[in-house]
Amino acid sequence: MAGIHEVARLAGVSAATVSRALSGRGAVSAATRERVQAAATQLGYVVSSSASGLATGRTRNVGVVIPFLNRWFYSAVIEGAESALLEQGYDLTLYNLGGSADERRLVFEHFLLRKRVDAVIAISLELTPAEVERLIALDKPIVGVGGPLAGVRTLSLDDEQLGRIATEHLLSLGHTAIAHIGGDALEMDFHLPTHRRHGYETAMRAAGLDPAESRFHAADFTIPGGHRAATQLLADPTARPTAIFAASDEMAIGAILAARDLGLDVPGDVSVIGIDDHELAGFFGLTTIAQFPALQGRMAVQVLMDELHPDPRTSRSLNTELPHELVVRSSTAAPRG
Amino acid sequence: MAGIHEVARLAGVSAATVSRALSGRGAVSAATRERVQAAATQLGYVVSSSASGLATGRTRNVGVVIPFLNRWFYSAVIEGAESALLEQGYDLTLYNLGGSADERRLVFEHFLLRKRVDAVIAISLELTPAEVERLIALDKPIVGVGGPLAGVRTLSLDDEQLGRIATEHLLSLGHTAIAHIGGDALEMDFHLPTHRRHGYETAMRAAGLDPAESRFHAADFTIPGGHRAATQLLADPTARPTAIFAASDEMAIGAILAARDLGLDVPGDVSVIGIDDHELAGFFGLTTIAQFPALQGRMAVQVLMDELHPDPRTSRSLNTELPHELVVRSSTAAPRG
DNA sequence: ATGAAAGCGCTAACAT
DNA sequence: ATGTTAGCGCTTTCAT
Repeated sequence: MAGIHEVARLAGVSAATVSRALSGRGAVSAATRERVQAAATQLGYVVSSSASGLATGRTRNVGVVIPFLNRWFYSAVIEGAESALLEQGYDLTLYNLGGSADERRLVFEHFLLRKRVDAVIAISLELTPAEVERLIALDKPIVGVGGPLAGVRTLSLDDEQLGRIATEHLLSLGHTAIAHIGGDALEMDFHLPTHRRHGYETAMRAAGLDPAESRFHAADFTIPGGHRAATQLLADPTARPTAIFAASDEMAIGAILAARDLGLDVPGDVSVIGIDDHELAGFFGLTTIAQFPALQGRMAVQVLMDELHPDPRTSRSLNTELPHELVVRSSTAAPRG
Repeated sequence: MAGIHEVARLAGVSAATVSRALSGRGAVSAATRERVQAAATQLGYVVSSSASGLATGRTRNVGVVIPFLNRWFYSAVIEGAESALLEQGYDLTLYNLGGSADERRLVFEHFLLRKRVDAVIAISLELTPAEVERLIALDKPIVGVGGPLAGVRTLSLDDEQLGRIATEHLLSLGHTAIAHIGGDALEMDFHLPTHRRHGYETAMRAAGLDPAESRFHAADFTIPGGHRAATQLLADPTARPTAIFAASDEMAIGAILAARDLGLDVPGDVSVIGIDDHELAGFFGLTTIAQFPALQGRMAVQVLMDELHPDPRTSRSLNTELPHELVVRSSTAAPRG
């Protein structure tokens, strides 16, 4: 556990010069820099984050706040963010809001305030006004991914457009009896499911079709939830839709399994489309709209780095549109007959 | 961003007293403590982790090192650890080794060394000797979950026993043609799959049965991998096993889906048992051996806290056995007459 | 280009 | 029980 002074002694310079040589800040001759670097390597010296953080006010650590961890989407975003942060020399400290309300309060009133992080990435969060206030009071860069955070830079999908694209894909195949499995607006964060549903309804109406209430079913974004919802939608043979648009791939997979359980062929009897490009989408042959969560994590870090080390030449729009892509596999086809 | 001195002034005491009152270390009269706490709350004061860390050498932060993030098991362990750490006032900084070899090297040679963490939890890691050395050189408590980390406190399952229990469950139902889907020893960390396979073989031999090579198939612990392996095992009707023991639930689910694709009934034609109690196990009616990953995360934190604040009365065994539990659902039954 | 010295905000030993 | 004081290890003026 060598300190800066030992490196200085070994390199025959002062601690100040070691600091400059290693951080790249301040002028150091090439020869000195090399000697210092050699000494640091030899001693296995790594700067203490506490000492450096205290002296500079910068910690080289980013807080990532998420509503759950145990969902494919969130871990993929974190994976992308972690890897991008590592490249920039930053650590990632994780705050999971999935626990009790008490835990949640503590995160905002204590953990995020102790100057451990230089910035925070908030993923898919619906924050209370008090929480937003806390974040703003931090006076640190914040970027929101997928959430409608007022006044901070965000990355988001146009969820209404996604709903439209998915529905239009089914319409273009000739489907007219199209059902939708959406989210329970009360359960999910911010109105993402609502937006997707609006997109579905808009596309239906534009095609002269009625997005009937009976063709909608809410679920919880999981495979079992999608299975239950699809079973309801498909159970009545006289009113069976020929296609289902599910607001997430997990629900869409549940729908595929439900169809199979009912003896229906996908896509022969019923087409299914989801949103996500979940890691299992390929396995189930699921047509979907990919949303690249790992890339979202990387992009969030990029925006953050831009806030942390502003480049005056860069334009900095408040919201960045995230990419998506229709991926057609084998779960959608023209309706029979 | 109030500092300790402002709190001291408002409470009419010295900074040292504020520190004592807020940290609980050192004697402070009840009245003073209350005044200090009120002042701190009023000013929204939270101790700076850098300053406190520099002064004490303790950061109240734990590093968690994992091989991947994007798997159900790991995110569940992290979730448990995060919540337990939060309760103890600790942050969790995440190091994902899933990226490039370069990233991995950086984690051990740079990130973990900068004194940002008081301790590390290593989950399911097979470390190189050099990496272990780095960890030891940190001179900080380390606890390993599920990995064979020499010289550090670990939590582990008896994987051979798990393999035996799963196989014995199938044997007790009357199965004799039992296949096994295990891991690829080269791909997976430490010989967990090998241990489970040994347990299977031991149980088979104890029942006077031959665990034939043709009844084994390696896979990658995923649903698609299990599907492929099971398809191979079940495809030949003349040599079809009546039961499959998969070393993970995801592979077991793949096997159930493969059986369905082949027109086989589960458990009528083939019984399937896994290990994990994956979140989807209930949905698929999968019989399994539960291993409670979130609890594992919590237990790891408990062991760590015991290392950080040793209680002389506690016995401290080097390895703690993790709990498991056979959960019988509908994917296993006696073989057809 | 380099060194000396002050100070980042807190804690802990010592003194009272 | 509380205050005073000396660091913790680094960075950053300010000199030279």
